Amino acid sequence: MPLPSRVTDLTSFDLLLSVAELGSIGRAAKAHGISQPAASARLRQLERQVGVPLLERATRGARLTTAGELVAGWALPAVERAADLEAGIAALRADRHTHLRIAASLTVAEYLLPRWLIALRAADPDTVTALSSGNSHEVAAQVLAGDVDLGFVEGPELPPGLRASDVATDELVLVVAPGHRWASRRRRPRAAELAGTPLVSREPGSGTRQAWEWALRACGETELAAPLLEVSSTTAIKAAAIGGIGPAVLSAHAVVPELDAGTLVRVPVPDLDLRRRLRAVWPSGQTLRGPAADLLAIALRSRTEG
Amino acid sequence: MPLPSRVTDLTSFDLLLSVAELGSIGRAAKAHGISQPAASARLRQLERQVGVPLLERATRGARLTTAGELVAGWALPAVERAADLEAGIAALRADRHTHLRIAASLTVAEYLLPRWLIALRAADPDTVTALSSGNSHEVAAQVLAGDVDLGFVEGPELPPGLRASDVATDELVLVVAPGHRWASRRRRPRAAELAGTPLVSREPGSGTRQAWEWALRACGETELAAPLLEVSSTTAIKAAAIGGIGPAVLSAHAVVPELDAGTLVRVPVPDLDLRRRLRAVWPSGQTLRGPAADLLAIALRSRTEG
DNA sequence: CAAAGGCATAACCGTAGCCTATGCATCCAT
DNA sequence: ATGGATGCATAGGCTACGGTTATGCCTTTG
Repeated sequence: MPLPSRVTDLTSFDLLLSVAELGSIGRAAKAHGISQPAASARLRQLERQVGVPLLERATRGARLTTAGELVAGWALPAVERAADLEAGIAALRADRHTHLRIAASLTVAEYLLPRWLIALRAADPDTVTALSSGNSHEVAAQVLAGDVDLGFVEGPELPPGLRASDVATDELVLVVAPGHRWASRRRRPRAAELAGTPLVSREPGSGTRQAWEWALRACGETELAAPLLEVSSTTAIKAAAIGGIGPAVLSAHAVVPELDAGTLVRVPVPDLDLRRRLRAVWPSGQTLRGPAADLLAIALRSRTEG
Repeated sequence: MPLPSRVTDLTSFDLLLSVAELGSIGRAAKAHGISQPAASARLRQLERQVGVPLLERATRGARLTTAGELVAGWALPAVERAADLEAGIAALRADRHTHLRIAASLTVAEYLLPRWLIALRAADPDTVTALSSGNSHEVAAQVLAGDVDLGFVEGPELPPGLRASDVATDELVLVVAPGHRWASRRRRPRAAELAGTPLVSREPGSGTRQAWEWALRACGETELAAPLLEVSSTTAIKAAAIGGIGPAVLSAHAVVPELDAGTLVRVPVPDLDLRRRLRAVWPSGQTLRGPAADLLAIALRSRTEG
């Protein structure tokens, strides 16, 4: 289901947010590096598309109307997530002139790292960060080899030679579409049924899938059903689960919006321990310095909030 | 700080997500209503901008690379929030041919309603919803007058003639920039100090501001300091607080991303009860039917998740 | 071995969005 | 009062981006 074109271009909404913050169209235009007429035209067109006045133009500036408040409130999360996306891409892109090299497992890279990088840029504006992603073993190997300054891994194992510090907790959750039988309290599955039910799943080798299978084995289930559908990306798994293809297992971080909206329902599985520690790792010999130390501090600081 | 242009246009990222879901560039193109060459060109350009291959083109379709996975993972939340924005705008825009009329206080309209509307559209695709926003008194009046079918209010008061049902809990939180003295555990303020400290605040009459002042008065504080800065929008308050202008009070929903990132720090205020019930209201005479009943069911369903 | 499915390239075209220049209204200071 | 400053709107002209159709090449499949 593609996004309607009305909201694919966030520029006008970003501009609206700047007007809210700065109090005038002209100042917002300057902040965005465009001319005042261009900003004025964009905002006018935005109002036409929304069908409701968003700004009160006074002679001394412009303020948001009530509708403008609402639109700005809805636009802000979209812009913030786009900023996360930008931070991630910047870290993928960075190749040369890099001051900080990090490696992260998929869960950390996807859900935690972008905002840490934004916070890092606020602290050290000139630091360029390069990110490589892989499974926890690969990350640990890169740290040990000195290819990266700091790594983030999931899971309990840790090769010798590394120091570690907990930065977050991840939890796998079993989710189904609202109509599924497991969605009702009465029909919650136990470990044996889970092991015997085909799920929508990632490829073998994916950290999430491994963790799920380990948790079932730790529970005494050795016969695991083959996946119902193997797809390449978290995105596709969510789409399949929402579409009612079948149950899926995903990181709790991945499904927060769907649980909020009720498009997916979480199925508690008290039999299984699905929690995982997410940890920062670095060579045990050395003390972290510079941007690496700052990033670790940021990660630890955000930990205290959760 | 405007968004870099690389991520202002979500079209290409949305297309990437469709490729992840559908397995081929051509099918993704069709889903978006554009030609296959157009999609191919967009994705190629996206790869150029990111600087890393995102897709493995096979003769039988296309799959995401590891980097593509990451980008898709970062892009999905942005696209989802844009979908929320779209749902909100659609509800603001709807004027004629409307089947369901609702009114909501700002907090509900901003943070909860868009996803409910998306879920409602999944349930009743043909329903057109019109939203009006106001403070809780206005919402209640509109429901009583029959101007809307369903309302959402915050706060404890409820005029006679309305039935109500809890759909969520809101909580105000006091936040400061990480460097502020209150950020450290040792220096947390008590009610008296809070009452005497100027805050970054919304105009008088805003529900958030009223609730904060009531909570302080309930605590025996009658002398409240004048605001440090009065700004018109939540956006501007967040920007001011992050910039270190001063402490601010906001809905917990509003600052989740900032707390996650560590750009704002929550200051616990055990003295004050800052929780508020968010409730759906409708005329006590009648039983809800049709889309209004569906929307209430969706709101109640999402309540069980939090 | 033919056919089909899927991606890339080429050539053409329409329009959306930007800029500069200018006008008009309002507020403020002298 | 009045001139200056501030801020938004309008007009005209230009560029460039993104779309379409047509076509070619490669690989898998029956």
